[in-house]
Amino acid sequence: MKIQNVKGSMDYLPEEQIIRNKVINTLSNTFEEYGYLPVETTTLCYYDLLASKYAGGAEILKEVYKLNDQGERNLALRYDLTVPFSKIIAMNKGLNLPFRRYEIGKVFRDGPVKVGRNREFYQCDVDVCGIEGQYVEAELFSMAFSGYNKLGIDIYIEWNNRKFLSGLILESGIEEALISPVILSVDKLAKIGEDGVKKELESYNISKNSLDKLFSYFKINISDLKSTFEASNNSLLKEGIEEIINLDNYLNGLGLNEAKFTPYLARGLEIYTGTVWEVFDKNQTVTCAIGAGGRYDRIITNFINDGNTYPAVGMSFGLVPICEILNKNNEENTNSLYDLYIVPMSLDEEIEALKLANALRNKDIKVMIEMKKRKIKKCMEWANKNNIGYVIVIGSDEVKSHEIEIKDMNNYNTNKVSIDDIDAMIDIIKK
RNA sequence: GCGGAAUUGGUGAAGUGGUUAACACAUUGGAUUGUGGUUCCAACAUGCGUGGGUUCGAUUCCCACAUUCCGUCCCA
Repeated sequence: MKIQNVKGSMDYLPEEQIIRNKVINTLSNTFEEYGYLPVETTTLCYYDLLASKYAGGAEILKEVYKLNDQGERNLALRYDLTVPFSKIIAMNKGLNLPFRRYEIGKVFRDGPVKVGRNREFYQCDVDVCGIEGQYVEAELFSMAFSGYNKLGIDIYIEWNNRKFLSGLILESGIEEALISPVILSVDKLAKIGEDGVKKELESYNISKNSLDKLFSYFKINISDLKSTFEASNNSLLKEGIEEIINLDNYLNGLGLNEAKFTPYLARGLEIYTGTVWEVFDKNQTVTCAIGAGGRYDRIITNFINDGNTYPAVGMSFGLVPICEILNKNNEENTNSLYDLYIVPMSLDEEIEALKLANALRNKDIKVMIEMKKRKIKKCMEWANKNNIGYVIVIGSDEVKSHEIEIKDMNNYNTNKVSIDDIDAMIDIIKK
């Protein structure tokens, strides 16, 4: 048996995992500042539950991992965090709406594998169920800027409205049945250009006039929306325009200038019903979207199907691209994993070293103790290799004199401190 | 999923139908017995993704499979 990972899955070793944890912590803190609470839902689900009325469509079902337990139950691994979100709302009638939750967890999809795209991966979702309108969406935009900025990533957001986009397509004279393929093509506009999109749409027999009209609409400004479509009786379009103007007012009021209205942005097919947005790295360290979100008023409603409506909106932070950016930005980052390294000279100092280490650990110093009895020279080399800032060697002399030396590994300085004076040590190490 | 390319130690890699599979970095030990990054020495793939086939002989040629990368579909 060869030892290897399953296709599309991978392990993260400490160097990487430390960054991932940092990202997860920073984002969790941000979410909680905005009133979203943590949940953890099951990865194992009944297959029927995952396959039920979810608007994710039949497409996704091809990618679901199915399995059976010993009781012959038909089970599956969750493929996103939205179905579990719907599930807990349906199962916990006592939950007060609006319900704001975030969940960072693994999901599974038996789909194509690429660099940033595995079969077992983390999603990092923040959603609220039970609030209509653009006020909460504006707050989510604020949260996105705040979260990414805390990670040291400068972002801009592209946003649009799905009612508006569908309305535009109809308004251009394209028939309703073609809305889906047109949206899919148009979503690639930034990638393949206007000519590329037109080429893709050739096979649908859409008149040149309609296409030209559609593309001219894509250049419109928010301030011209109302007047341009004044005469139209396209209710979808009108609703979309209302929502766009609404959100734009909030965004202007908040001074979020890096949120750009992008009339051709679509984001997938089945899920979204209103505002949609994508987050990008301003420095283009990675060019794909590093986060995205949107309003989906029908998924939970259809899923629960109890006659009530469950409007929902939320966004997803892309753990993989975020970590990629942080990795690239921190390439020559020499941060050490440990603040201090204590080397006991012999068996007689082992307990002393451990006591000292524990005292410092209680003050949040990360301490590593030499436990392999390596020679001092090797210990120093190891400390240098691992960028450990400070080293304390404890031998019989130190124990006898009750005084230790803290070696500063960045220069050749040493500081003498009483072995009991934890605070003095912390001053030196933390400075 | 489909199309193409790749796979040699911990890592980056060179190489060949035939006896010891270069080199570099990393790692470990030593020169240096209680103290520093340098230098020097030594060790480190009975093995070239896995399984078959051709051959006197395969890491090398052929086939299948696995994995990875690049396109494409879709998405996170």
